[in-house]
Amino acid sequence: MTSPAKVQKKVLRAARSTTRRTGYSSSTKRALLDNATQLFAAHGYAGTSLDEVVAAARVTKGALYHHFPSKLALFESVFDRLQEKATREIEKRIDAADDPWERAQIGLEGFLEVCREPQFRRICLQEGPVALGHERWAVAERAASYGIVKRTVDALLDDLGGANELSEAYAAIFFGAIRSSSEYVADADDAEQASAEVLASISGILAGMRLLPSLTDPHAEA
Amino acid sequence: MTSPAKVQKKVLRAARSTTRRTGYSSSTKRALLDNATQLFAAHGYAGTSLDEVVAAARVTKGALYHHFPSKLALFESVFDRLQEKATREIEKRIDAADDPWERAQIGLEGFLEVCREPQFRRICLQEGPVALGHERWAVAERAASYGIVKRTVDALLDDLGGANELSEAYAAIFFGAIRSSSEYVADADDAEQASAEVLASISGILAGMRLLPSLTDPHAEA
DNA sequence: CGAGGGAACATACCCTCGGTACGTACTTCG
DNA sequence: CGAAGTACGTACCGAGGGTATGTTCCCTCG
Repeated sequence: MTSPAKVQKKVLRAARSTTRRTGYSSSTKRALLDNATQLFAAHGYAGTSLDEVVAAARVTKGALYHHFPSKLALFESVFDRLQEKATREIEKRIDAADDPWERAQIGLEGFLEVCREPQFRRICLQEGPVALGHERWAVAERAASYGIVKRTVDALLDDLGGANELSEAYAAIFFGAIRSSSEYVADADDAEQASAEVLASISGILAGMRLLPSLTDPHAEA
Repeated sequence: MTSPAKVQKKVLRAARSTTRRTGYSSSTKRALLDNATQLFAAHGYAGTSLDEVVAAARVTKGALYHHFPSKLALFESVFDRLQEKATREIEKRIDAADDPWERAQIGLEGFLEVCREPQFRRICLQEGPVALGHERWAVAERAASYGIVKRTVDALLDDLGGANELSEAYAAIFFGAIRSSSEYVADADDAEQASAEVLASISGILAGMRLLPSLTDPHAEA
């Protein structure tokens, strides 16, 4: 019986010592998620091969496909984890204030700070919509960062009185503005200064909105 | 001589009649670009295989790789073509007006309309930054849509007097706002209404900025 | 306490797809 | 009319996502 199974046994036993299994026992999943997060953030979704991921996590594709049904599902998990963490962080800060304008200011700063984390920016804001598809991405965002922006903007419009039929549009606009701002900051040589510029600009916009006699009817301008 | 070459000849001659070559002569490149544009817009960059492209264009991979050195290069050509067309369109409209605020209004409408073309939105705004990489994408944008926004914003800030040290930040913000707005419009059930909402919102923001006593120092707010 | 059943992996293989090597027909030009 | 260049077509390779099939460990149940 020179069955390949017999031969493999030895190889297995030898390799086992260097394998992740005998170390973290069953935290394999987290190891995969952690390493995938790193690699996705560094090389993007398409630019990261599963072979790299499993190599970094010191397991094989068998392990990966035991925990995740597909590459996209792995990305989804990574995405969701980052999203949740960011949401918690921002929400915690916002809840420290009461005045809606102050909350907006704090939330803005918080969001911008989160966006400065390369992993969040790359995975949640850049790769996310393309890898997951805009549809799926929008759903996730609505429950996370975008949701926060929406609620904050609602509170602002509410404070200004008048109907808030434009609240969805305003939320979309501000979310896009912040998203784009994060790129601006990331690309800048001096991140600190760029961040301050962006903050000042959006603050300016908010200040202007506060001065508007009637937000309900913006066409009443000169 | 049962050489394979001899056998192939017949096959070739038979297949030739259904091939694109004997029809459009040498407009093969445009056929590839057109079909690639369609497919990239429909299924994204990663979701489109070159086999599909060449099949749609009724040529083979040999033809494709004769005209384009790589899949990415093909995408780049598609991207640039759409970008240039959009830039021309918007710029043409803007030049009809003189007042910077009017130009901004017109430009905004023009940009939003261009964004409503699914091909431009998908290829230039969604897939672009991921497929080309943010770096390369930013360079292209700076010469196109973003460039227009930048110049328009500069004119606005100039009109308001005061230093324009925040002009880059404002341009990034407005570009992101418009980009995000296009998604909002695309996702809406009633595109017409969504477009009007977005237009009203941004107009509101611009109107507010006009009321600001000092744009140079937005921190002077209450 | 031994059998067995499932969880947690590992291995080997398949298929799609981007890319390459090479061959072939048509044109042009000396 | 032959040689060189252009414009393709065909066959093949390797990387990478996904799958089928072991194999080992652990836990339960008789």
